[in-house]
Amino acid sequence: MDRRQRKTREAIFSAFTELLSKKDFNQITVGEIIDRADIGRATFYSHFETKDFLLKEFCEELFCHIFDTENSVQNHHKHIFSCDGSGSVFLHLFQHLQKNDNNILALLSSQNNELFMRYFKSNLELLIESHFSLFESSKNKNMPLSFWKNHIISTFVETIKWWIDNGMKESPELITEYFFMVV
Amino acid sequence: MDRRQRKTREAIFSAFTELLSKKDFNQITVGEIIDRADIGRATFYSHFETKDFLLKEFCEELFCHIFDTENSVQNHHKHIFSCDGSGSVFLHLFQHLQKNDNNILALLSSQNNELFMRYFKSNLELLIESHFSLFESSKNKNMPLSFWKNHIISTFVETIKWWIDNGMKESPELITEYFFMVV
DNA sequence: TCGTTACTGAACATATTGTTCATTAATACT
DNA sequence: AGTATTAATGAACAATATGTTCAGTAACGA
Repeated sequence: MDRRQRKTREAIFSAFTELLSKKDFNQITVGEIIDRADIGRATFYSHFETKDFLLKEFCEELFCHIFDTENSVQNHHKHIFSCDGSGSVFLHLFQHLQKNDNNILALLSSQNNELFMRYFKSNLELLIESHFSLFESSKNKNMPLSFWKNHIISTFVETIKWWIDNGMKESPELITEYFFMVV
Repeated sequence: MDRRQRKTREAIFSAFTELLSKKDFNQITVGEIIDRADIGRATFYSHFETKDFLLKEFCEELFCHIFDTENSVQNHHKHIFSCDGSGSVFLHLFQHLQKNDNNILALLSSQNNELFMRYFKSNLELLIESHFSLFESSKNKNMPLSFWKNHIISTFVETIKWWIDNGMKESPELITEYFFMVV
């Protein structure tokens, strides 16, 4: 990839992230993005068909980053099958979120975007599906699997939202406890 | 209220409902609303400051309708304290939704709007709070009340969404069962 | 060095928003 | 029934946002 392209793309993503932390996606204009990224209007449109495509690609890169490291073999062994009894993929995700790389909290907080949520949930589903035992809970006996899956994912997302909206005062460990109390 | 005002307001609400069942709130323009409602542009703005205020008032009227009848004294006695064992406020809501008065399903389905969701959840909270016993569950002992409340409401909303997205093939009774299995 | 590719910036058509105002028509009140 | 009030109209308006076009310039890779 041409260095110029890369730089432009990064400038756009960076400007977009900053703006997302300040206001809702729908309130953000292309004009604001290119001003902040300091690029020409035509340049923006040569990279992204519309603002929605920008969000789409932004989500893809972001989740690729988060869920790939999360799902990699090392982390798999280190966190999911850890023997201290409290380790779990959920705890690890809560810990990751607390760091707030990439301003992901702004996107996850309840103000924000539906498309983003869909991406987040579908990535979460892929991640959780690789730990199939979760879906073989006794609770699963008398209800459709998709209902049960949806329930776990939604509860996880809502737990995150509650955590954020309440100032993230609790430790990731405590949040994980709360999560497992209701799931 | 002047009959002309009432008619205009109804025409706007009706056009808005039709459009909401076809596309996302953000995609709807004032132009489309006034075309479909067959009113002048200035008329629209004399009724609603912006499109967002329209949504706000629309939600208020809609939820007032649903939750008021739900929470009225008669229904209170009839459904919540019914003695057949299966009756509950949740079942009644699922039944109400199945009828799809006011195209509420389009609004609740996962495509749609955040503001709407906030209204729905906050009304739900008020309704559920009046049945305080729900919040005195044994599950509540070791976690914040607000977390528990949020969990019940979110699970209810996600159950509805799952139901809609899966074609509403299940009966309200069965959905209520699923709901109580995970809550 | 040279051919290719990306960025520029300015201009452009189009669409949407929200306002204004003089005119017309329906309504409420007595 | 007559009158004062209130609402709707539609056309025009400025302001803002979108997405496109294109010729010129600069950076890139080989």
